[in-house]
Amino acid sequence: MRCCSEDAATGILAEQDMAEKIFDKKNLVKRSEDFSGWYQDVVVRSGLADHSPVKGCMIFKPYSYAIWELVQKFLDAKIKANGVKNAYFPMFIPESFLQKEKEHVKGFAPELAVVTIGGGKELEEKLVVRPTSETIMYSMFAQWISSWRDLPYKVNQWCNVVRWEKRPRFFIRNIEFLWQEGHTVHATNQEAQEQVDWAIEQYKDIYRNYFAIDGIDGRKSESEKFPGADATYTFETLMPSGIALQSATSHNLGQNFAKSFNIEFLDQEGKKATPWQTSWGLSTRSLASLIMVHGDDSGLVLPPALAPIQVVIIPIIRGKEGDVEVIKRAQEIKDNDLSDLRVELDLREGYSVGWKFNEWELKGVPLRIELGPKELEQGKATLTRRMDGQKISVDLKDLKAEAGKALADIQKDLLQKSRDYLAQNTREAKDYNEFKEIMNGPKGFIKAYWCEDPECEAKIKEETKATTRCLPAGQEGLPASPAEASAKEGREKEGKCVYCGKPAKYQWIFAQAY
RNA sequence: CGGGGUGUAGUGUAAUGGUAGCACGAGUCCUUUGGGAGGAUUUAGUUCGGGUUCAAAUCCCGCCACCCCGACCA
Repeated sequence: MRCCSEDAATGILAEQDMAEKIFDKKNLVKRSEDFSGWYQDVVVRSGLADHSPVKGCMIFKPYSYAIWELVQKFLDAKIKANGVKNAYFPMFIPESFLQKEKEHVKGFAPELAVVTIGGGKELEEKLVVRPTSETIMYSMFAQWISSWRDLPYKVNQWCNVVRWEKRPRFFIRNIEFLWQEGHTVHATNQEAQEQVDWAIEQYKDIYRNYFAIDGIDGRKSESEKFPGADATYTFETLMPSGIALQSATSHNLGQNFAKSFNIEFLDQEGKKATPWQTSWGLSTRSLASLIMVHGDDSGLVLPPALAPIQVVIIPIIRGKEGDVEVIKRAQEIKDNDLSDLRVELDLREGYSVGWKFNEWELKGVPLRIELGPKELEQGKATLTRRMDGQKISVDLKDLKAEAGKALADIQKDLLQKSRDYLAQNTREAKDYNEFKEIMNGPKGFIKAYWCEDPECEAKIKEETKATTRCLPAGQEGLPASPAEASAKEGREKEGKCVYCGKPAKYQWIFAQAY
């Protein structure tokens, strides 16, 4: 049975007061006061990750790796369902390979790690540690693809890549990170574009339905696109700091790499043709948005779909007769009623109940079940939602259904919360003054007309820190999602560039980016 | 990579040139356990490398790491 709304409301209030009091003891940096400090603190304190002895590298402790494994599980299924096969290519790439695509090498040269010595001997050709695998893969594609019958060719790999970033930040920017990179080769540009769109759709689905985070997808500007691509598509999410995070990308590589790497095939008419390529990726950076978007002053708040522990059962043990019964019952609940869920039963002795509550809150477990002698007498258990502290008293016989329902509700409510935040923090700037006011104030996403002159883009960045995030999908006849549909509504056919006042075709999304 | 800052026990802090201290944590034992329990007891530290000085956590130089700002970036 669900609490009536009044009780639920006071319950939430009481819970918040409690969180305030406990906060000092926890000594966690306050999210509301110092967002960046909170982020670093919560990542370490919740057991997600730690610094490594090597600057710029981070350690994914089991708790964050478990989340990544869940992301892998769900995304990998989607990738395979599309006919993409997993493979693994070497992490070392001959330096000359990167030189082959002019834009590509220009984009990645400053952040490469290079191996010059192997087996104690100076190497004849230096080896680059992959920053991304286009070049090594495509050198092989050139050998493997010769006929239209070989197309489309689709592979994906889950791996690590290295980019020598100067300013590391947990999950957001590390010199080594984990990701999946999908690479496909097609006979036509249209087919390649369909693959590019497909990838973005998968990422949107993963973010919305698993991460419970909404965002805006669209096309990158010329200056923001992937080096070597014809066009880059992105899914951009907004952090509570009002700063955007590029959360996944999908590139239409055109024929640029195919030409550089001599990938050719004979078409159905027996003529030599150059294929069209795509690449697309989602990295462990995604965990940063998961932490930032949902967390609060008490720690992490994980959505059920990606929580390594979905339910924690805390038996109230008092060192008296009756404990045995409580523990026995709690174990039964874990093994039988909730056997389909990821459940932790906290039987540790020597920790008070309050201590356990706080620890599991810090770790962001979505649902807590309290089971004590009082409840057991009445045949009930208390469920508590991490996201808002709402308590639900349920009959033990209904526990399986109620826990499942509560988790589904939490997943849904978190996404709604993210949607509301996105809607409230996507603002339209009619002129440059408005634009600057927003950037000096709440930040967030700004919709504004832009003439697509890179100079205006650069000036805006220089003066406000805001960069173009994307041209939202839907404006160029691409599939529209709810967020973009609302962006599209009320849009006049044309406008004037927010910076220079010249005619502008589209409203772009601007924001400061991580 | 440029500018600024920080670095003392596992963590947080004190000691401004003169005895390295406190709290939390961790270990052991006892009593507790419905929102971070109490007692007893044990434990551990000046980032690293140079220099100045009778004497350095403290002053100087350098390395490394971390944080903030900038450029770069998934």
